[in-house]
Amino acid sequence: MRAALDLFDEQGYENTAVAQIAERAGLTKSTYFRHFRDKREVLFGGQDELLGLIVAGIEGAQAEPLGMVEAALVAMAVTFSEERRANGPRRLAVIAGNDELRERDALKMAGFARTMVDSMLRRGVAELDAQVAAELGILALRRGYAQWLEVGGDFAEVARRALEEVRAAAREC
Amino acid sequence: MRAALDLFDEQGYENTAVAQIAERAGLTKSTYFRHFRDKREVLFGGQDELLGLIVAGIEGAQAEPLGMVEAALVAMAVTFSEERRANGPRRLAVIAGNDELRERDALKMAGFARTMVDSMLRRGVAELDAQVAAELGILALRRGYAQWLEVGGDFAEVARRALEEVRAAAREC
DNA sequence: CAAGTGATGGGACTTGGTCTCATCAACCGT
DNA sequence: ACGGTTGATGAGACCAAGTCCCATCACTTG
Repeated sequence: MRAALDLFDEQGYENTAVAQIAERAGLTKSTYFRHFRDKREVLFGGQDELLGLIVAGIEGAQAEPLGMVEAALVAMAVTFSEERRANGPRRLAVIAGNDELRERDALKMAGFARTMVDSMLRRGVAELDAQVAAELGILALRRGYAQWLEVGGDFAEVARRALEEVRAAAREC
Repeated sequence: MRAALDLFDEQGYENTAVAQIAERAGLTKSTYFRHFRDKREVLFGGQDELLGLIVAGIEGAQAEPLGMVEAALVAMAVTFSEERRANGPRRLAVIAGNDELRERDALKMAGFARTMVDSMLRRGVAELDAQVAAELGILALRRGYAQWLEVGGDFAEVARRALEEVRAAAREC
C-alpha cells in the first residue's frame, strides 16, 4: 500500500502498472492480486472492516436514527490512526485526480450508507427515516474526515461535531 | 444500447464481451468505443445531458435550497421517456447484479450531487446547506425513479412528491 | 470532378485481471 | 530426524478491456 501510494503520487495513477507496484514492494503481480482484488483497491484497504464497526455501533446505540448514525461514526474512529492521517492528503489528491478512483470511493461510501440503513431497519427504524439519516451520516463522515486531516485530534469528536452541524442544517430545510 | 441491455440480461454482464455487443448491433469494437468510453457506460448513456438540465433548473429557481433542488429534478423530467421506463427494470436488475456497474451508478449520482452543489454555491447558498440539500435531492431522485418505474405517470410529479417526503423526514431528525 | 470531412473497419499493442502449476518455508505428529 | 500438510509466493499462459494508427468509404462542398 505504501509502494502504491508513493508511485501514484510520483508519476500518476494511470502511468503506474500493477507490476511496477509489486516490484517496488518486492513482490510479484500474482501476489499483489492475492491481497487486493484490483488496481484501485490498494488505496482503500481496510475499509471493509469498517462495515462491522458500523453494524456494532448502531446495534448498541440509543433509539433515535441520527443517534444510531452518530454511534456508527464514533465506532469507526478506532481505525483513524496517525499513519492514516499522515497519508490522507496525498491519498485524497490521487483519488481526486482519477475517475476510476472517485468511482471506487463513491461505491465505498454507498456501501457504508447501505450498511447503516440495513442495521437501522433491523432496529425497527422506518425505511425513509433510515435512508435520510444514513445520507446525512455519510455527508458528516466526509466533512469530518476532511476536517480531521486538517486539524487532527480525536476523530470521534470531530465527526460528532460534523454530524451536529449537518443535522442542524437538515432541520431547517 | 439496446443490444447491450439485451445481452446483459440474457447471459449476464460479465459473460458478455464488448465485441459481442458490437457484433449484435452490426458494428465493430472500434466503433463501440467511439460512442461509449468503456463497457459500463453503455448502460448510462445520456446521463451527461442531465447535468446541463440540473444547472438550468437551479439557475431559474426560487431562493430556497430545496426549492432549487426541486427545480432541478423537475428539469430532468424531460428525459424520462416511456422507452426508458420500459427498459428501466431490466436495467436496474443488471446494475444491481454487478459491482462495477453499481460503482458507475454511484459515481453518476455523486456527479449529480456535485453539480447541484456547485450551482447552488453560484447562487449564494452556503456550502453546508447546499450539500445537505443536494444529498436529500439525490435520495429523492432515487426513490422517485423507483416509484416512477412502478406506477408511471409524469416523472416531475412523482419526484416532487418524493422530495416532499424526504424533506419532511429530514426536518424531524 | 477533385478535395475535404466524418464515420467506420481492421488489426496491432498494452495492461488489468484470472487461472494453473511449481516451489519453498514453517509446522506437526510420530 | 523424517515425511506430510498447509499457506504464501513465483512464474507464466491466457483472455478481455481499452488505446492507437491507418485504410476505406460515403457524403458534402467549391
